[in-house]
Amino acid sequence: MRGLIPGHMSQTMKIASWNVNSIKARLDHVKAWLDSQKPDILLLQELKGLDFPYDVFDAMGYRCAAVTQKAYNGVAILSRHEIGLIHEKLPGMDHDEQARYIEADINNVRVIGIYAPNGNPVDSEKFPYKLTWLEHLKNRLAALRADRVPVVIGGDFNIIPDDHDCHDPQVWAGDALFRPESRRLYRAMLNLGYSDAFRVRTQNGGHYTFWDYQGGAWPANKGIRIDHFLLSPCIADRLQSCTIDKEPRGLEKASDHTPIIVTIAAPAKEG
DNA sequence: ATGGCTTTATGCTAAAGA
Repeated sequence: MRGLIPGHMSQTMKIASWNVNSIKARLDHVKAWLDSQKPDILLLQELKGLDFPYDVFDAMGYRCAAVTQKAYNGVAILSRHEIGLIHEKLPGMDHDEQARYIEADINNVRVIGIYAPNGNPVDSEKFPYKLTWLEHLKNRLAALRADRVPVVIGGDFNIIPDDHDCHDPQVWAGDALFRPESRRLYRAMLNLGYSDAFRVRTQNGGHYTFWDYQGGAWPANKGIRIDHFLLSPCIADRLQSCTIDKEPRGLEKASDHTPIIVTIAAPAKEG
């Protein structure tokens, strides 16, 4: 056999996602986490401001693409590989002013980072906005499937997929994150052929990515699983692991979310 | 629970989050 293709192409890709609840407030946590985990790609959500510290991450060897707005929302991609930006708005919602979507080609994989709308309270305009946004996301994922694009989509979906993905379904009944309409759209995305990477590797419940600041939710482990990675079939075949790193949630001045990490094996050699 | 924290914005309070 000829020599391996040089560089990262021949190696596992480690991709993480983290809702940091303000990149400004969490910059030291993110830097320390990058130093210890050394992901190839990190998707960030809830940047919560116009400014993005491109120079800080550049000095650490990460290229950056960020979609920001004043005070709210905001998503970014950090990558050790070149980032080929494809979209900064969710297709079909091009006039939406909220910074919730970023799509790029990285290392021959289509990488999408999302911060889906919360949707509460459900009797406000925020809930139909959430469902409309998710409907457009489903349409985008359907189009990428039709084109057989290898996709890794990660981020804060703001959806609790199943009863055992929260500490107490009765507490969350009626919440926008748990409403049947939201969960139905999540299932519809899976039914396009995408895999919930964490669920593929871990079938039992009680694994969470978010714990509320209030009410002692973290020490009581009253959490919910709302940050996800979905993988298109060819990528799912290469899935090596999907884990939740709870450690950052226990730090002082922590985000209320903690990172989720997937590792994807190199594509099979041809010939 | 009628949100008990946390963050942003230019602030002495509101809005949003999940």
